[in-house]
Amino acid sequence: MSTTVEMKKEKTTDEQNEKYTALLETGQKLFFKFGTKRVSVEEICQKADVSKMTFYKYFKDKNDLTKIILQKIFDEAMQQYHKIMKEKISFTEKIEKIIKLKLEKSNEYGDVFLEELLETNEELKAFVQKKSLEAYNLNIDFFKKGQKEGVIRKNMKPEFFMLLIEDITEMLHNEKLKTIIPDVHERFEELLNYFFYGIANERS
Amino acid sequence: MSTTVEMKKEKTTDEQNEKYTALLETGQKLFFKFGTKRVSVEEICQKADVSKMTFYKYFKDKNDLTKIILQKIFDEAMQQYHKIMKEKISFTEKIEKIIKLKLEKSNEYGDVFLEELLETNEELKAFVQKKSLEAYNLNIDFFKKGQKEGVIRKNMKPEFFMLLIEDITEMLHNEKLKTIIPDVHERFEELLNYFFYGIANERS
DNA sequence: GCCAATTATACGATTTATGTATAAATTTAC
DNA sequence: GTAAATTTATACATAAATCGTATAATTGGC
Repeated sequence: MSTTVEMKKEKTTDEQNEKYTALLETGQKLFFKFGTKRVSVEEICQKADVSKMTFYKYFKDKNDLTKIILQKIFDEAMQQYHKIMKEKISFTEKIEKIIKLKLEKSNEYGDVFLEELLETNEELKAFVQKKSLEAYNLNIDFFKKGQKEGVIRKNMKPEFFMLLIEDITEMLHNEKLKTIIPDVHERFEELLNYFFYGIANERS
Repeated sequence: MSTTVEMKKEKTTDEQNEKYTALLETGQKLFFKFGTKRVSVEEICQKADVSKMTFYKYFKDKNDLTKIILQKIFDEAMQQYHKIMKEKISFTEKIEKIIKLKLEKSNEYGDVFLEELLETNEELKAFVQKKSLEAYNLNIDFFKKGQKEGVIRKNMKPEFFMLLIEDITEMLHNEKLKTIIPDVHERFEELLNYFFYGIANERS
């Protein structure tokens, strides 16, 4: 029997290391702003106030750092997603929150990061696609649950639903709409209203 | 006598050339987004759908393009400035418009462009500083005119006035203020009101 | 076909980025 | 304080990107 319990104190993982997190954070900041291609390891080190040697101690190379950042992003998003799903609110409110989450994220990351990622590295490309698929399937499940609960009409295709969510997300940043409804929140409410009920007058 | 009038049709200057403007525009777009350092001549050419050779036909090098873009920016701003000054509106309205102009510009350009410019090339640095000084002096003149017209109090220093305008510009993007007054326009009105009249109650 | 403008390609030269080795400096624990 | 561990500074060989130009091929208008 293995009663020889190893009572080592919690291994000081990289995550708790000051230099490590500095590199991760400045790396993320720069990548979001400029994309990975345009940022060098040395620049990250300089701005993180960490020497290049320590960088290569914690990360195999720039690619490795990128992957870790990506993983972190996806993990956080997933966590927030599941948190919303567990909340005791109506399905409609969940959709609202999830779209809001999506919007937050897409603002936070800037487009540059994910865009450029797909046209550079094959490994990362695969990684992102895998994760995107996971998210996609999650949303499909969500959609089906909505149908089961009777909030979404049965004759609607999941793919169409997904497309609509994408569209709403983009519409919020549409320049023409911005001039029509300048305030972000109001714009969002209008779009959401349209998304749920279309243009028809209130149903009796 | 020189009645041999040369009736050449208006020389097709570079400005009217399709390729030239394509390079200028995509160059500007990329520079604003990433700064000059992070953008290569080849990238500009690719995205402008122009060959590298044609680039070097119109521009000596990347620096040359940058200078031309900068010149264009300053010229446009100056033009708009003088246009406002000529308008038959009150001095107060002029200040309002000029601050608005300043804000528009600083949004348009993104910070990256001008920032990185100052830490790379000496020639461009000098250029920007020269132009900035011109703009500064223009604003000082404007300020003095305001004092003469009795809109700005006499005991105020021009440097302080300039600093305040800078501050207002920055405040508009202040994150905390954004949560207090989310709407841009409303935020602007509040700041402008504060700028002109302080926090005091209406004067009788 | 001719002309002008543009492009594709290739190239050497230069600059920048990468990843590692080494020794010095700093921090941490004892 | 001192020893050990961590981090840094520096230098370096290598690889990759960028630059600016030369040349020949291509395009589009007349």
